[in-house]
Amino acid sequence: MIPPLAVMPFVPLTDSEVIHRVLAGEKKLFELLMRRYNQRLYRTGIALLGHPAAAEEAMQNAWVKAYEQLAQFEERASFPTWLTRIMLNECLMDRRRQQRLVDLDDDTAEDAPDQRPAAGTPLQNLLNEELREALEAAVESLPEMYRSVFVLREVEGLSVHETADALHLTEANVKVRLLRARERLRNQLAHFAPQQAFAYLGPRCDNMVHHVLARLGAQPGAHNLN
DNA sequence: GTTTACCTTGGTTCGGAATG
DNA sequence: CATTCCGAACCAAGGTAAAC
Repeated sequence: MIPPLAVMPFVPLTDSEVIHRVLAGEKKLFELLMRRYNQRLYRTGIALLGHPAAAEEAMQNAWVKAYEQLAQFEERASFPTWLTRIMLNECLMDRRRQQRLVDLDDDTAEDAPDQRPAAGTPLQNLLNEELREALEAAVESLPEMYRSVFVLREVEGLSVHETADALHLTEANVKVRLLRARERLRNQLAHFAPQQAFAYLGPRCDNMVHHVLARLGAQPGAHNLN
C-alpha cells in the first residue's frame, strides 16, 4: 500500500523524541507516554497484585517515579522495558507492604471483593464483552504464581528469560508455570476464543492521566495517542 | 512445585542452481 | 557476471513429559 503523494503519512513521535522534549521542558508531552503504556502497566499490575485498585495505585506511583527519573533513562533498553521494570518494583514493594499488614493483623485480613466481574454474563451481551469478562475472570482466578507468569509472558510478551528475571524464577520454572496456567485457562474458557482482556482504555485511561499529571503539576492536553 | 532432558519450532545463514 | 530463488544445515528459544 503506497499512500498518495499529496497525502503525507502521519509520523508519530518516537518514545525517544517524546522523552527528549519532556526533559527539555514540554512536561505535558509526558501524557503521550502515559496513554501509550497505561495498558501495559495495568496488565502488569493485575498480574502481580491481582485486583484493579491496587494495580492503579501502583501505576500512579510508577508513572511519578518514571517522570522523576526520566533524566536517568539511558536508553540501553527500550522505554517500555524500563518502565515495566519500575512498575514491577512498585508492585513488589506493594506486595511486601500488604504482607506486613497481614502479618500484623491476620484476623481482619481478607480478600476485598473489589471490582471483579460478576459471574453469569447476560446472554444479550455482545460476545466480545462476554469473552473479555470471562477471560479476565479466568486469569484473575489463577493462583498468583501462575497468573504473574501468564500475564508477563502471554500478555506483555516478555521472553522466558525476562519473565524469570523479573519474578526471580528459573527459566524452566517459568515454562512449567506457563504450561499449567494455560491448562487451567483452557479448562475454564473451553467455549471462547482469545480476545482482548484487561483493557485499560477510555475513561479509565483518562482518569489515570489526570491523576498523574496533577501530581506532576502539569495539565493534560489532547495528544495523539500514537 | 521444581528440575532435567529431550523434542519442536521458527529464524538465520550459506551454498548451489536457475535466470536475465 | 549479478541477482534471485530454493533448500539444507544450524542454532536459539520455547514446550513438554517424566523424575525428583
